[in-house]
Amino acid sequence: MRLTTKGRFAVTAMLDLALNASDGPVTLANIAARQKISLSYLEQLFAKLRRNDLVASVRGPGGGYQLARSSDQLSVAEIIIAVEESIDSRQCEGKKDCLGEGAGHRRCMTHDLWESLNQNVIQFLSAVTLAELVQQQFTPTEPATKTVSGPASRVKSRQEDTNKRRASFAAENVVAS
Amino acid sequence: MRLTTKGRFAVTAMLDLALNASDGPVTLANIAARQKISLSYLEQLFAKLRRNDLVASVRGPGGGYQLARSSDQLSVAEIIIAVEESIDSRQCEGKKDCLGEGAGHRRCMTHDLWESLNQNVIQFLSAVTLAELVQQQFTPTEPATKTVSGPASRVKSRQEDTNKRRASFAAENVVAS
DNA sequence: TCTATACTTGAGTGAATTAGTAGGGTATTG
DNA sequence: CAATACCCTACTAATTCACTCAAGTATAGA
Repeated sequence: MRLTTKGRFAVTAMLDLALNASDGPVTLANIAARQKISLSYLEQLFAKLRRNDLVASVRGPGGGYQLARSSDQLSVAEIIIAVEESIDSRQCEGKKDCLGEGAGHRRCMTHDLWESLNQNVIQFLSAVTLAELVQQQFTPTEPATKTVSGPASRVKSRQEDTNKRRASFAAENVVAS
Repeated sequence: MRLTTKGRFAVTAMLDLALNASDGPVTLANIAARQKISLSYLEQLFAKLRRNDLVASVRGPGGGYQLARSSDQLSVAEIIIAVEESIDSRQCEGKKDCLGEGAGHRRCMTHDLWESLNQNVIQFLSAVTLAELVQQQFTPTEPATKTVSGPASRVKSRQEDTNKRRASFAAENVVAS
C-alpha cells in the first residue's frame, strides 16, 4: 500500500482547514506554522487537492483555502488518493502475468489477495470523514483501542473465530509509535 | 502501510511451498525457478521466515524447506510481518508529539486514524490463511474484483458485517457505493 | 571420510522513490 | 501599485528498495 508523509500531511492539513473554517479562508502559511509543515511542500499538496476539487482557493490579500465541501462529505480516502495518485500497492510486478484483464490471461497467484486488501483499505478510509476527525479533536479519547468510528472498531469485537495464536499475534504487533 | 515486493514474494514463496508440500522438503532453487525470484533474495527472505518459525529447514542433500505448521494455521499477516519487520506505516514522525503513551501526552491529530488503519489491515491479513490461498489456486474464479469506488463515489454506509471479509476475498464482492 | 547439496549470513550496490527546496511566476485586492 | 497569497516547474539530498556477491556451515549419501 502506498501511504507516505504526503498522504499524512495532506490529511493533517485538511483537518487543520476544517478546524479553522470559521474565520474565512485559511492561508497555507498559517497551516505551515501550526502543523510544522514546509510551506513549499504544502503548496505542492494543495495544488493537487485543488485539482481534485477537495479545496477551493481564494486569491489575493485575505485569501487562502477553504474546503470545497462540507467536512462530512470529505473522506480521508479522497484526500490520500488525490495526493498520492493511487492508493494501490505497486501492482504485482506486471512483467509476465498479472498484466491484465486479457481473456485467458493468468493472473499471478496472489493477485486477488492484494486487490482484495486494497479494496479493504480504500473502504476503510472512505468510511472516515473529515467531520469525524474534527469531532475526535474535541474528545481526547482514552487509549486508542476505542478508536474512531469505522470498520475497525467493529472488527475488534468479532474476533472469536480466529484461533488464539493469531489473535494475540495481531494484537501485540500493532506497535504504538 | 509497509508492503513491498519483499512481503509479496514471501507470500508467493510460502504459497509455492504449500502447494508442493507433498513431495517432501522444497528447495529454494525450485521455488526460485517456478516463481522467477532470485535465489539469493529468497535466501534472505527464508532466513527471516525461519527465525519467525514459519518454516522449518532440512539440511543436506534432499533437504529444503517445509511449512512449520499446517497451512490453515499460517496467516498472511504473519508472513508479511516476518519479512517486513513491522507492518506499520512509518509512524507519525515522532519528533514532538506522537511519541508515546505518556499520561497526559498529546498525540498528533491523526494518530488514532493511522493506528486504526493499521489494525484494520492486520486484522484483514490475519484472517487470510495460506490454506485459503491454496484453495483459491484450484478455483480460478472470475475476475473477482471490479473497479473500486473512485474518489467521487463515497461509501456512505458502514461496513456492517465484518464476517464477510473472508468471503469477499474468496468470492467476489464489490464495494457498495 | 569425502563431497555434493543446500542452508546461512553479512556486506555491498545501483536504481528508484521520497521528501522536500528553490525560485520563479500569476492573480487579486486594498 | 504594492502587498498578499496562490501557482508552477525544476531540481536534489537522502533514504529505501531490490537485489547481488562472496564466504561460510551443516548434513546425507557414496
